[in-house]
Amino acid sequence: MSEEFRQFYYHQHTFHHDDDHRRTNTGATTFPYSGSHSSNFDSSSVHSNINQMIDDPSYLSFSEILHGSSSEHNNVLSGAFGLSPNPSSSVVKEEKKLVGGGGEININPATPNSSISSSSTEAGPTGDEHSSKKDSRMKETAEDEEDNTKKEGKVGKKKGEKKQREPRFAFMTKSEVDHLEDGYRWRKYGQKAVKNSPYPRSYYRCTTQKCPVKKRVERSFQDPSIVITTYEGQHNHHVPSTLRGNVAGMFAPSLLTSSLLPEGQSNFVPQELLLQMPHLYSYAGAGGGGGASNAYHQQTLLNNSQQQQQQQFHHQFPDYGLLQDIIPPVFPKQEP
DNA sequence: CGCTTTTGACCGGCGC
DNA sequence: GCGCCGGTCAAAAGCG
Repeated sequence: MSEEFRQFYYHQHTFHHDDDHRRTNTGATTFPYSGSHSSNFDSSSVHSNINQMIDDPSYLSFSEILHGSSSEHNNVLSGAFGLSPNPSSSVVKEEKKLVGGGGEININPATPNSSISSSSTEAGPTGDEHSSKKDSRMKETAEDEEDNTKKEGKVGKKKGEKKQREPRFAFMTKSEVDHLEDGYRWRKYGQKAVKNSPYPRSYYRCTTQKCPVKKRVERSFQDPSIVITTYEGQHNHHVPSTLRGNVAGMFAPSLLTSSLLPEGQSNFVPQELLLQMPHLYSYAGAGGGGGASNAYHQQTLLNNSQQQQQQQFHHQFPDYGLLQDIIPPVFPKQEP
C-alpha cells in the first residue's frame, strides 16, 4: 500500500493558448505567477508539499477505491485517494525524488529498503483539518448558513477533538494551465505562498450549494510544468447542467463511477482526472461534442512494459469494461 | 448586477 | 508565550 502512495499517474497535457476556451478562472493567464515568494530553496525540505500529500496516510490509492481493499492488486491509478484516515497506514518519512523534464516522474524513497516507517502521529483518526475557524469570527454570511459541513465542525468541535479529515484525492498533471476544467464550478477563496516553492497554492471551493468539496492547486517547483491538484471531499451533486454540453460534462462521475466505485464513492472521481486520460480525449473527439472545446493534447507516459501490464490489467479485470479506456492504471515500478 | 478573483488579515495548530 | 505555517475569510476590485 505504501508503495502505491508514491505512485502518481502522470499525464502530459499541453494547452493551446489560441484555443482559450471556457476556463472558469484565470488559469494560464496568471502563469507564471509573479510574487514576492522567497526562493531560498532548502534541499533538506524538497517539495514538502508533495511529500505531505504522499506521506499522508489518509491518501489511499485508486485501486483501493476500485476494489474496496488495500492493494491486493498492485495497480494504481493516478494519484492517491483519501478516505477516512487509517491509523494503521504507513507513513513514508524518507524524501522522494521527483524527476521532471524528461517526461517521467519518479517518486521514490531515497532508501527503498527502509523507506517505510509506521507512524500514527500525523492525521490520525480524527485528522487535523481546521477548516471551521469561523467560530471566533464576528461575521456571518449567508454562505455560512448553508454550509453544514462547517457548522458541523463548528458545533462538533470540542476541546481536544479534531475535525474529521475529508476524503482526499491528489494527482499530478503536466499542464500549462493551473486550474483544469473538470466539469464542476469552482470559486477561488484563497491563495497562499507555498514554502520552498516560488509557486502559490490556490484554494477552490465547489460553488454548488451545500457541496463541501474543496480543492487545492499548486505547481511543483521542481518541475513547474506539473500541476498538483488535491481534492477534498465528495461532491453531493452532479455536474452542473450548464456544463454538461462540453467535454467535461460528457463524463460526469455518476456516469463513470456508478459501476466502478464502491458505494458512496460515486461522485468521487474528479473530472480533471478523467479529462486527462488520453483515451478519453480520443473518445471525446469521436463524440464530436467536445471536439472544439477540448484543446488538450495529452499523452500518457507508459513504456512498452507498462502497456503490457495495462493489457494484463484489463484481462484481470474484465468488468472494467468501457472504463478501462477512461481510467488506465499505473503500474508498479519495474524491477531492474 | 451578479458572480468571481484578488489579497491582506486573521485563525488555530504546532514547535521551540 | 511567541513565531511560523497552512488554511480561511471577506472586502474590494475585476469582469461579462
